Amino acid sequence: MLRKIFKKEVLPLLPLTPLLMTEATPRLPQYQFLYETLRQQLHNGTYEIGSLLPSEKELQLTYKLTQPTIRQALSMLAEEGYIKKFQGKGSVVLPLPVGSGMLSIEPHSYYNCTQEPEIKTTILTRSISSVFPADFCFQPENTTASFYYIERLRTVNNEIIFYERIALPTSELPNLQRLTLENRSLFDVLRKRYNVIVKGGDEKVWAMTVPSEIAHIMHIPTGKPILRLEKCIETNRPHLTFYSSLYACTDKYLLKGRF
Amino acid sequence: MLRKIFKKEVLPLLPLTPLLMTEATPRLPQYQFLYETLRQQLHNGTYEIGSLLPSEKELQLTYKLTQPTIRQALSMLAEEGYIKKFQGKGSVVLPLPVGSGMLSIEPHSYYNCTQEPEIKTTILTRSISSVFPADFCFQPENTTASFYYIERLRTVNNEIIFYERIALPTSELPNLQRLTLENRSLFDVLRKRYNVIVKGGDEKVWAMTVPSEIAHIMHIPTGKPILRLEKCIETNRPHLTFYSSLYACTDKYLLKGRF
DNA sequence: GAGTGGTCTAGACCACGCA
DNA sequence: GCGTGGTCTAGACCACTCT
Repeated sequence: MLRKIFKKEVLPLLPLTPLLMTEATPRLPQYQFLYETLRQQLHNGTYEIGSLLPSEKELQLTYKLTQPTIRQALSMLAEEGYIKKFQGKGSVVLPLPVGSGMLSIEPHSYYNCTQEPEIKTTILTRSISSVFPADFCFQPENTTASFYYIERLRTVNNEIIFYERIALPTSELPNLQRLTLENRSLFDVLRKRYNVIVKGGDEKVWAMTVPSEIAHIMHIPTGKPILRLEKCIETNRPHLTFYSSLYACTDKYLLKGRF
Repeated sequence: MLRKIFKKEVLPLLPLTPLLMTEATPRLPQYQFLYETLRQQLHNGTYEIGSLLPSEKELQLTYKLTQPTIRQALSMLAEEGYIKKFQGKGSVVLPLPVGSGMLSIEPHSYYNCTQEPEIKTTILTRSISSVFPADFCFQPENTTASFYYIERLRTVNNEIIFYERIALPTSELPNLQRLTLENRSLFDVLRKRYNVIVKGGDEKVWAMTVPSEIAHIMHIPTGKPILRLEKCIETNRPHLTFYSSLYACTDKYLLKGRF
């Protein structure tokens, strides 16, 4: 009966992040907590771009965690392009990946990128439906479930760049309907309000001539080439997978990502 | 002086993979060896699609490795879409990700995919140059180095789908010039001959109207929408990063990937 | 309840970059 | 030679699925 005397005493680390602790919020793993903490610091500009993050050793001492736990958090940051690790040197802080979550945008190189682009989001429709959109590339296994269905436009410097439709299962996200989504990253909302983090997913992409309905919605001339991007997005919750179908006008801004 | 008596005796695991053991081939980590082994088995059809991989416990016993090591190998397989892990259940074997390395193709859903597409690769040009192609999106930091430069066409069922240009630093890949690359995945060559594995990278993508030179090379009508995909690909060797610039005709086959 | 994957500790050795 | 990240062991507890 002499097990685990140490852990609960030494580590009141967890509840630091401001969370909406609703029913059945899963316990946040330490590596994820550290990830969130560092991520926030990186967004705050706590570390200068090009400088070194505190070493794994320092982080171990600061947060009273062991190397593998630290490493897991740092790996996540490295995967997402926040830092780049160099053996024998340290973790270099990279410029913030701009844009919205998994997907970011960048002006074509021949546009002089004088300043940060201003990104706005407008919600066109929001509803709850038990019929999953038939034209989505990825289809859920459980077709009887009900879904939040969101249709939105994103503008960059007041030009329409994205038309996106998203479907999220209602079962795992109580009260999502009540939250404000205008001008907010959906991923931020999921992370901050529900502790849901995106783990990865599948995507399909192709080029096509813009269909006339879409040209009308996005205010672009018919006949233009446009990018179509379909995603199936998996999260840290086994039953929470959601779907996105995107049209992107890539005349001025291209899509950027890591793999 | 009683350290590490056990390790070298118990584990003659490493040199099983058929390797070109040239000068300075780095030692293959155990997790990577296990990854290669399982990956090969998955390609061989050793495990049925939908069935469960041996549990982590079994793998520990079979390969005499500990859980974190096993987990790292399985995570890599999961990331690449070979398996999907389920807590409390096991790792389900998924259908092989078709195609060429990081990027695979799939017929549009309205084409009935009766059989496996036949993929062929034709090398158009191969050279060594110290001038890096100026129109690549990503540019190397060290511009004085020399590069292998490969230009290739890929066909699916005898239709030209990809026109790709690749630049690889010569310094880390001795004798690459001598190897056959026709109808082989470049990633396979790198993995099998040099122990180089792709760790990840950055990519940029946009839709455009096919330029006339490209239309000519790919034998497609001018004016068609086409996909442009640029990549900067990082490997397990810190100084080995290579670059790809791809035009993809996505009329019949779309691009598929994981993130 | 048995078995599976998910998280974590404590400590070791190795390979690399830099002064 | 020192500090950094990279690999690995040995063993623990937890959360989940299945029966």
